[in-house]
Amino acid sequence: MGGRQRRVTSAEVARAAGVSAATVSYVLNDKPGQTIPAETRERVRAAAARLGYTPYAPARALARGASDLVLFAHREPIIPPSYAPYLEPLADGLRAHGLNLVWQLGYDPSTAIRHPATELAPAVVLHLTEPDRAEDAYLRRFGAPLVVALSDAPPAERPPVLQVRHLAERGHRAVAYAGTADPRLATFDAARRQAAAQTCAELGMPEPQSRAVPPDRAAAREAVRALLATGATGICAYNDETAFAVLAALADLGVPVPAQVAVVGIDDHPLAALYTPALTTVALDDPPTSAADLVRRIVAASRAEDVPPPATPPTAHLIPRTST
Amino acid sequence: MGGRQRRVTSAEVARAAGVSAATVSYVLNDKPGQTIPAETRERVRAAAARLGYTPYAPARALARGASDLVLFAHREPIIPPSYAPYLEPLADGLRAHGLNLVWQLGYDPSTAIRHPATELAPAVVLHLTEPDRAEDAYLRRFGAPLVVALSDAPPAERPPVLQVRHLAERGHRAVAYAGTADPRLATFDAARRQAAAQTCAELGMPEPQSRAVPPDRAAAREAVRALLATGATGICAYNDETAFAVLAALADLGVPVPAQVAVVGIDDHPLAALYTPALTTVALDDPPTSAADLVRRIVAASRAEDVPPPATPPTAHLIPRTST
DNA sequence: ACGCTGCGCTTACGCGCTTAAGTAGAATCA
DNA sequence: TGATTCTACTTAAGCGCGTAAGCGCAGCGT
Repeated sequence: MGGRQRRVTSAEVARAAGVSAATVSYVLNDKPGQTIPAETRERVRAAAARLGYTPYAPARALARGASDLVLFAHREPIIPPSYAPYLEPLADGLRAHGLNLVWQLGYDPSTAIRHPATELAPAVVLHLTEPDRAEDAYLRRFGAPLVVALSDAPPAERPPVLQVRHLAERGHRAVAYAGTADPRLATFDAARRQAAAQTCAELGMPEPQSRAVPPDRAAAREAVRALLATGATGICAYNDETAFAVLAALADLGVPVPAQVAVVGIDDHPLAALYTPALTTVALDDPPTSAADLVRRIVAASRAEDVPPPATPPTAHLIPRTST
Repeated sequence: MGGRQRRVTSAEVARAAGVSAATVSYVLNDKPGQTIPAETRERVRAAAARLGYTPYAPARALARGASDLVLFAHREPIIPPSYAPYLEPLADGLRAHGLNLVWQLGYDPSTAIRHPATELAPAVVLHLTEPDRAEDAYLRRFGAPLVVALSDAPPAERPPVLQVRHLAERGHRAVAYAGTADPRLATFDAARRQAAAQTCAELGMPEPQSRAVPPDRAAAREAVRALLATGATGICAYNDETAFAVLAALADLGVPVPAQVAVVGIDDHPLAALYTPALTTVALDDPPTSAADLVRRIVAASRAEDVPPPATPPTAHLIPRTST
């Protein structure tokens, strides 16, 4: 553990292989337009391997004028578990284009702006959502194009449609909306609430009442009690985590699920099937495709090309379980 | 969105301030041992601010021979939620020492080793657990000292003690251990299982039977059924997520909790209190202290000093809820 | 025999920054 | 007054790499 290694430079590899540093660079980067016989290439590669040579990132970036880093900046210290399936395809896809995904988690734009991650010169900065003022100022400091993963009008507007339709099919005539209490998700929350309301209108159902349901058992109980007082028999939750709070509240209130009230979440959280009752939820489809689209946009940005808008948002499907 | 910025260099700042690039460097880095009057300093700083100058990381790293990056490499694409409270103090503490925390998530040592994150030259590489062979080979490629956040004998060995004692206090005379089915957690799983077994022995209870309980409802049912067949009335789970699977299985088997069987988890997962029944769990204490210790070790490593061993592991306390 | 082309390299420069080693001028001291 | 010390800077040399330009040589055509 520990102990800084002495750097092996390309000059040492060159000496070992009996060529110049330029040749080493040409060989190891497979530069097109160079005529270097296989025998020499082999010699260089062998020397590099033998000495354990790894190009020194800063020097390479300095010479090239561009790095191969993609920085995913995220305000929360952890990543929402529902994004996990997107991340591996994203990292793999970027690697296929010679880009490396790196994260900055839990950044606070207000304090971090005075101490930017100066030793990082990403080719592209990635942000999950459209940044606000302070975030934008911070993210710009990296001096790289900014790519927003989720579009302004998030695909999130479709899942509520499926939630409401599903409840209607099950015979519910009055649904309520359980929103998230997290202010950072306010825009998404509003979009989903409105999508649910619109679908109710289309189906000739009364406008859904809504309440924020915090992830706290006692507070959730009050919020859900208020929701039920409106006569709702079906509850659409902002996401599965909110739905868990709703289910906890219903259990505390002694309301049988789904006999008396039905609950639908969004996300297909890993624990959704393990909850009792198992949570009916809406899963977003086709993460690999979305990841591929994101990769495409990031690669374009890294080449200073125009960043295309996100491709058609992923579709969603409902997973019926026992909570409805 | 998009559009690569033209870099503002220190030379431009120098020209604008009417000094040389060296002076700019001295001023902006507050180099001790330089005699530069306040007036000149002001001029330089003003010019830098006006032009929006940010030092170009690779050039700085190249000149200095060291970067200010700490790379936290993690095999999973997401960070266990229970570590969230550690992360902000960690990042803040490092920043106070001029170090920047950056993550590489979901790395696969077997494939990534062929494409290391070459544009990254961290001062220190951080890994949550003691790396295995492949991981170690990969992590070494960064050419930086490696710091392991969790010690070989993880603090994880204490929580099971609390689990078993709690169950014993509640009158349970036969407990079982529900392990994780995740092979990557095998070493932790073994440590916890053994700690539980030892505590049982100390309390004069029979050795706990154990089974891996996967996060799949049907499979969990079979595993838990087997566990119950041994006559156990209390179940210690590897962590809360495993405990959720156990609770789901018990619900499916129609076994009342806690009337007939009690369950204890570890981690105080955000959803532990929202599950029905609310999950009794063991929470690790004192994350800020641990983070401070980790910061100390990382800073030492970045200075190529010897890395001190982790300080005394955090202690834990039990949070009684309704599942016991 | 002479120029020409293509091969297989090498030389040399620059990327933006830090920093050791100056240096010109003013202030201080013997 | 000349020698010395400070002040307030500047000059210049890299850090390790990529890459444009160049160069000697062999082979070819005429």
